[in-house]
Amino acid sequence: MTCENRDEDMPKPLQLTESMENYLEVILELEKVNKVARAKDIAEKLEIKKGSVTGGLKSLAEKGLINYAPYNFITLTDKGKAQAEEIAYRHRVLKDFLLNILQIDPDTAEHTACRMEHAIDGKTLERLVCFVEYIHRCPRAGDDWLESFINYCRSDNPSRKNCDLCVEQIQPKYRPK
Amino acid sequence: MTCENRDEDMPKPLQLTESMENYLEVILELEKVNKVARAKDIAEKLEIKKGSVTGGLKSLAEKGLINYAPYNFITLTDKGKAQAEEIAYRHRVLKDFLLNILQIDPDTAEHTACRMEHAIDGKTLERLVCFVEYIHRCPRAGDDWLESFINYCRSDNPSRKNCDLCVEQIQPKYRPK
DNA sequence: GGAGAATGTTTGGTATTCCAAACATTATGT
DNA sequence: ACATAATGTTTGGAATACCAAACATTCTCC
Repeated sequence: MTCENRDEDMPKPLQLTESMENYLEVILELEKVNKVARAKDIAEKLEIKKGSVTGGLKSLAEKGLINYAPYNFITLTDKGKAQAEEIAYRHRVLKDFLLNILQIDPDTAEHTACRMEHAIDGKTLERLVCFVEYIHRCPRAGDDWLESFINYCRSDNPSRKNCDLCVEQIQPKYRPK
Repeated sequence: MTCENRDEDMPKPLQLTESMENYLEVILELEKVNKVARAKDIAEKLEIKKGSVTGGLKSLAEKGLINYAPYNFITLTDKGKAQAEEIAYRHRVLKDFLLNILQIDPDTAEHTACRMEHAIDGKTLERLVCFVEYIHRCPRAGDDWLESFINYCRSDNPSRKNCDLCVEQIQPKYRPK
């Protein structure tokens, strides 16, 4: 064996396209509800035609991400499930941030999370998780601070007139009971 | 004229692909530095081959976004410039959030902003702008609060032991001078 | 069991986006 | 001015990702 074969059995980094990530995500969802996924439901969820799904499934099967045989049910392999869970996690984190921190409406939050989940990297995601946690835990932030944020957003000419009251409320909050 | 022509002269919503948005963005950058953009520099910035650029430029010219004639310099039309500025704005907002709020390293922040800028919608972007502004302005947040966030991130077992000190510092900060 | 409905696949086609490499034009330096 | 370097374009080809519509299989219910 020569050095030409050196990276033959390397498990290549598995850089999935946005499309493939979306397939995995809905297959995971469908598996949770129905045990198995069906082409028709995948097509519906992805809002594409059923004819297109077959091609996508073949591609996923080639990558070892799903168990697929024509006319059979579709299930994720362990590898595919790990990937799908990863994507679903990114989705949850982003949606949580959009919904509960930025307080975007549920529909927009869902759709935006769906698009951003393919663009965010691991480092940024974990920092975002940490940031959301920090906001909820830090006595200087928290739910009332988030409520004030929305008032701040609504006011055309943002004033600080509520700051007095707001800052005074921090001390009692920090000494619970 | 029948109703069949009803949307003939509608200025269609101009939904640009990620690729087209990237072209516009670098053309704007190059224009700022060199007055005009050149295919070679576009290729370099986008990390694609120069042969691919010609196709992209033709597509942008067809959409009325750039002034383009073979072997000539490239400039943005007013329409193209407006679009490019819009994209550059999304980029700046996202990078600012990643860099100064989440405190991601500059390289990752740049690359992630580059990918996320195509996924974020206008509503979410404006809310993010507002959020960043709120953090900087609210006496309960601010730069020292962001510093504490990074300490919070670093601690393996996040404790609240710094909260006392931190909360006490809010009052003086709120009464400047 | 078999007809018809539901579901899945195949085929041929389109659009986008890129590459390599051959070719064309323009710019530069002596 | 003109050879050569630098830059830009064209061509043919590949990969992805989708559609429409014809075709195949499976399921359901009488």
